[in-house]
Order: sequence, then C-alpha cells, then structure tokens
Amino acid sequence: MSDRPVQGLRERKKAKTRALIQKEALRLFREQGYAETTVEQIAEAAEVAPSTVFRYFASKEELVFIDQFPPFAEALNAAPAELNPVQAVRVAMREVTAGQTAEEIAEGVERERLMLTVPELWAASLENVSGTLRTMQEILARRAGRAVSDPEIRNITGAITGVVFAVWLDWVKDPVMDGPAEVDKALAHLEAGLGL
Amino acid sequence: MSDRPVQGLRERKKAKTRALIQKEALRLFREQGYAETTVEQIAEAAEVAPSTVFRYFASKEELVFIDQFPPFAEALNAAPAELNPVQAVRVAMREVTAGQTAEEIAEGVERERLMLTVPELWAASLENVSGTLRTMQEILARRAGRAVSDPEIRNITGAITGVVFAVWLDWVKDPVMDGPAEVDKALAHLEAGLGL
DNA sequence: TATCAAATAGGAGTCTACTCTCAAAATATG
DNA sequence: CATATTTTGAGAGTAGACTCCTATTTGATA
Repeated sequence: MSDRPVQGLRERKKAKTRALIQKEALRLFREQGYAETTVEQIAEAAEVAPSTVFRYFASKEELVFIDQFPPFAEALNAAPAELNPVQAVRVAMREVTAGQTAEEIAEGVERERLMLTVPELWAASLENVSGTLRTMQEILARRAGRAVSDPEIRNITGAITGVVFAVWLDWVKDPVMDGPAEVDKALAHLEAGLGL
Repeated sequence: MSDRPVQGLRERKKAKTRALIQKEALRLFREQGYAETTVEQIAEAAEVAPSTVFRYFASKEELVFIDQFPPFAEALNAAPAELNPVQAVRVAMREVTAGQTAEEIAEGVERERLMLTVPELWAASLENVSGTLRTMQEILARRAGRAVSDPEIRNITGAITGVVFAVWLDWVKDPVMDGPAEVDKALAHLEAGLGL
C-alpha cells in the first residue's frame, strides 16, 4: 500500500551522479581543454572515485556525447512527401530547433564546439557522422522512391551535409551568430542551385 | 676533385630509413589494424629501435600522412578564370589525377581508406580537413572576387567538399570503383543543380 | 530492525604512446 | 689517418586511460 516512488531513490541518485560527472567534465574541458583534463580531475570535481567515472562512462570521450540525431531523423521522416530533399531537411531542422529551449540549443552548440575543436572527440564522432550520413541517405532515398545506393541520393546527402557542416565551422568560431537561421539560409542557397 | 654526391650518404640513408619505417607501418596497419599495432612492432619490422621511430615521426598517427593537397591547390589556382567554382574544381582534380601513376593513386586510396576507417586517424586528419576547407575557400573567394568570409563562397565550398567526401566514403567501401571518374560525375551533378 | 543486493571508494596493476639520456657506431672532414 | 659531428640502439622512466579486486557503505525489502 505504501506509495511506490516513480523511481527508486537508488535510480534517482544514479542519474544525478551521472549527470553531475558529465557536467563537471564538460566544465573542465571548456576551462582547461580536453587533453589537459585527466579523469582523476573529473572524479575529484564530481566528488567520486575515478573508477566510478568509468562505471558510468565507458571512456573519457563518451563524456561528451548525447544522441541528438534521432529526433531529427523522425522529423525528416515525417516531413510532407511533396517536398524535395533540401526542403524536407529544412523543415525537419526548424521543427527540431523549435522544440528546444534556448538553453538546450546553447548546450548543443557547446558540445559541437568541443567536437569540432578537439581532435580526440572528432575521432569519436566518426561513427556518429558516417552513421548520420547513412541514415539520412536512407530516409531521403525512401522519400524519393530511389535505392539507397543511388548516386544522386548520395550526392544530395553529401551536399546537404557539407553545407551544414561548413556553417557549423563558422558558427563554432563565432557563437554570437544565429546558427539555426544561418543553416536555413545556407540550405535555401543550396536549394536555389548555389547561385553558380 | 672527388665527385660531390648529389646528397650525402647520410641524407640518403635517412630518407631510406624514414621510408622503410612508414612502409612497414602501413603494412602492419593494413594487416592487423591500427590500434592493434604497437610502435614496438613497427620498430621491429623496420629493424630500428622504437626511439628511432619517434625521431622520424612525431607521433604514431603521423606515420600515415603525406601532404597531397598542395598540388591540388596549385591547379585550382591556375584554372581558367572564366570557370565557375565547381568547374574549376573539376578541372583541377582531373589535372592532378592525370599527373599520377596508377600506383600513386592506389596508394592514395589505401591511405584514405585508413583515414576514413580508423577513428584515431580521422582525428589526426581534422586539421587537414578544416585546413583544406579553408584553403579551398580562400582560393574560390579570390577567383570569384569575393571576401573569404562570404557565406555564399562558404556554402559552395561546403557543398563541393560534402559531395566529394560522400563519394570517397563509397569508394573506400568499394575499391573497384573508378574513384576519380565518379567524383567528376558527382561534381557534374552538383553543377547541374543536383537535379532536385 | 535484520537481511539482502547493489553501488562505491580505494588502490594496486596493466598497457602503450612518448620522452630522455648516454654511450657506441657510422659518417663527414681535413 | 685523426678528429668532429650525426645518428643510432638500448633501456630506463613518465603519464594517463582503463581494469580488476575487496572491503565498506547505502538503499531496498520484509
């Protein structure tokens, strides 16, 4: 009869510890650099043992990750069928960023900045990047009624990714910039044939 | 009046040792994987001391590199002024691959394959990639009489890079494919507005 | 409260890239 | 041939990510 807590104290504490470790890690990475931060320092800052850090995260690199792609994939899947690939991507992106608070976006930018800045992390994101590319290719192919291996689909996916990536590189260098808006503008430019 | 050798014996021996170390390293990487190959093994295979490996190469990652970009940059710079960016890139690429033997190309593919496959190397190529992007952006901007920071130039550069990259990913998975030809076709597709 | 299960601290230990030192060997030079 | 300079081998040493074990604590359960 006693109230069953939504989640045991143990679970809540675990989640809290995990979040704390990650938060402190990101802070230290930002303040003194990734390579310059040892796992021991992170453990100390989070007031846990180094071994505990590894119980929560398989590796130092993993401290930076959060899968942000799934929502985008869903939105892209759900975009109106009559839109061309670039239009669909634009719509999906707008939808995702619209569903995020300013804080969430800022946090995302910080994470991306780390990823694009720190070689080690760039490495860890290899699977992310190529996986993202493949997933996007699959979705776009299905939408267009083409095979996944269709070179044209591959080219379009590559171009979209390349353009978005180029904007990110600028964005990361100049955080004042309105990232989502700039990405949208760039995709519009691509859609218009890049004004060759 | 003894003949002055084109290059002292010392120099030649150095170059030879360096080449041998790199060759053995690449072989081992290919045969048993990058992470699975220790510097000690490389040293053993090349019949030198581990410390000697580090005297020639600053890090394990550096064993994979060769700057292949400069010739492309030159060719891009020299391309006829009336060509649009994509056309200029196509011409430059054709020129570069035309000046390479089949062996050189194959070796390049092998290197790229490693780069795109092994996370650690992908990391090391971060500077290469973003540096390449920036250089290309500079050249294209100058050719178009625009500022380097011009968003349109950035977008075009991003799209070209993205398309080429996407082809590479395919190429790496299927080495039978005629890479240069496929890249050229993809760029033609981009030039035509991606057939949206 | 008593018992059980899970999580943690603490620390010893491994692995490997990378550094440093020094003496020996190879090469250049007169 | 004699001397100076470079390059090398050998090995000890460092650092930091990551693993594994054990005693202790902490939360769940009845």
